[in-house]
Amino acid sequence: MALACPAGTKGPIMNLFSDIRALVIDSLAAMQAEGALPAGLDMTNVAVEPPRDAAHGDMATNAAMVLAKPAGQNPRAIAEALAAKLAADPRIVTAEVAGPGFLNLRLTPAAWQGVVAAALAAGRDFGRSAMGRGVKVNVEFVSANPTGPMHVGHTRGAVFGDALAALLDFAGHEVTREYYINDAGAQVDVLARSAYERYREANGLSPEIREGLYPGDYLIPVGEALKAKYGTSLLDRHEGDWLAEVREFATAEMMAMIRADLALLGVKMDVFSSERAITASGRVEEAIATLRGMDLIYEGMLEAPKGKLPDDWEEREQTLFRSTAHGDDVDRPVKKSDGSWTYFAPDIAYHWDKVKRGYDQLIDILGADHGGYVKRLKAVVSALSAGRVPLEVKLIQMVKLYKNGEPFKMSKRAGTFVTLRDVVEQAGADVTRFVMLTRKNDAALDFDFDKVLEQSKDNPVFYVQYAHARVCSVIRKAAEAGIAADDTTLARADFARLSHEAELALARKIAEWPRLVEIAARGQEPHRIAFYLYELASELHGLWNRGNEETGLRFVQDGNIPASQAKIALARATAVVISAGLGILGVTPAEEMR
RNA sequence: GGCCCCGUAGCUCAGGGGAUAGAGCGACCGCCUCCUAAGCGGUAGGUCACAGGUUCGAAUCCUGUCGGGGCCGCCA
Repeated sequence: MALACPAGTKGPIMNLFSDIRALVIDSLAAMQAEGALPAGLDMTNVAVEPPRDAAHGDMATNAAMVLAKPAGQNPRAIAEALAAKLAADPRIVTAEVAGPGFLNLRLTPAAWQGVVAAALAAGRDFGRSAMGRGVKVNVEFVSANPTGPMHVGHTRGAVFGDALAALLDFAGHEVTREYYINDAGAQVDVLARSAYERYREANGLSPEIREGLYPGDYLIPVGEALKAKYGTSLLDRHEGDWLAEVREFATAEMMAMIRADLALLGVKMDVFSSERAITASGRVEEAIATLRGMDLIYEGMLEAPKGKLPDDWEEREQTLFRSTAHGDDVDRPVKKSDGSWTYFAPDIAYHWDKVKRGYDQLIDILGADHGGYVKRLKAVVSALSAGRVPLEVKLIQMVKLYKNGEPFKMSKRAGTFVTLRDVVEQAGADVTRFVMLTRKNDAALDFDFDKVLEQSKDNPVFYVQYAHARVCSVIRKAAEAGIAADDTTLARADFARLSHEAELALARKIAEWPRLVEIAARGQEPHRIAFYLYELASELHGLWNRGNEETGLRFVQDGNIPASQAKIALARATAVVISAGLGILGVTPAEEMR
């Protein structure tokens, strides 16, 4: 008696691990109904996972150990009873109790062959999850100041944010990618003054790049563009006459440059929000007034920070946000001594704006140097959403550059400013993205120019792309041998022929993909995708090489079309998962390596 | 002084309550008349910084210590 529809399976996009977990939970519920287990047990910690050691089986559950104490029973006794129930399922071959109460399961080859079929049927959608269905998430990232080109640090944030957004999308969330343009602070006035000097230069005058101005060459074309637009009409005028116009012009030029940089990396934003637009519309005052209405804004004194005191510290009364009411360590000023807003004030308005746009979750991706800023941002969102919207801040740790094995200091002044464009033009977007995503966001990243530029086997991206290219090569060979190997044909292959242990091992790895997507999305950890792809590629390379010795394991079987198609289907399913995974990382799957 | 991140093999790093802790690089030994050797198999290499605590069970959670990095009103 076959199960009409095994629990947890939704159409072709299956997750065998959650299916078997559902079976375990059902079996435990049956035991409760029979009185073998007490009612009302908390099952949330019951897990079904691949065991660390493959010798233990295909899957393992900790159910008996988790439930032993609340049920007041011996874990091994629970495991024995559960094993008897599970063994009745047609997908389960053996269920053995081991160690302190683990239950090790072995599944039928048909179960694993079914995964290959499901992967081919779903294509690149295999592994898509409904986990985030109905959840609107805003991912704000990059948000580099519009005062110059993006550098390597921005690059890591851009790549991480883009991949995280893609991952959440794959896990079913409704995702918005957003860039916050800091086009209202003092830094854009500095930009305007710097551009003005380049404008003077374009008009044949010698520029005065004073201390504190931006000296970069990238402003020279901006100066020329200003000359083209304004001729000599802005020369010898007071700053007040040209500042606003030049600021707007230069900011727009910088944003065009940043958009071009992002395009180079393959990053596309859905929304650009302007700090100036928010400020000009009076929303800062509105936000502060709202907080004041909640008694979260007050006039008061801050204690001097302990330890190293700023030279010009003086205690004085100022306008403060009571962020301590929402988890911060101290209250935070929203006004400077001259009465103008601090940087924080427009950020309050901006985050309120995001809350009002109806997101269920906000994610900010910031550089690690903004670590001291996290608690106050969370406090703002907590206060202005009445605790409804969680804000997650992902801090991106430093990128440490190495060249010739030596640490490489970046300095605008010394002209050793390494831009995103430098990196991408030399290493390529694929390598840059993969390397930067093969590390979790909260660990510092060593970026070794030699290794990245070398494009050698040290680069895991090539290893993964090579696996994909090998599959493409097999399919080309099959076509030459007159074997139909299009996806439609492969989807109807005789999967029961995939009976060799080495082939089933690859199918098991493919089966982990939907589970891994959910784990990575839940933890907001795109690096897990990169590591998984590496492991999956390794399985494929291993199987490939076994084909050298055991010709029966080669994908193309001379004179045996059904066998070839089954084996090619396995290879193709692997490639489909690699392609989907690389798609999340924003890396191109290679058709061939040249 | 306070806050955040990190400390796992010689090096670079995964794993973040579960069984005998993993991978790459480097070292050593093997594998191309055979679908791309940019690949594969194997050997060697560990006090999971340290000390307490919680737990049936801790590299993983909690507290503290040490070491490295980042940050701490009037920059953004």
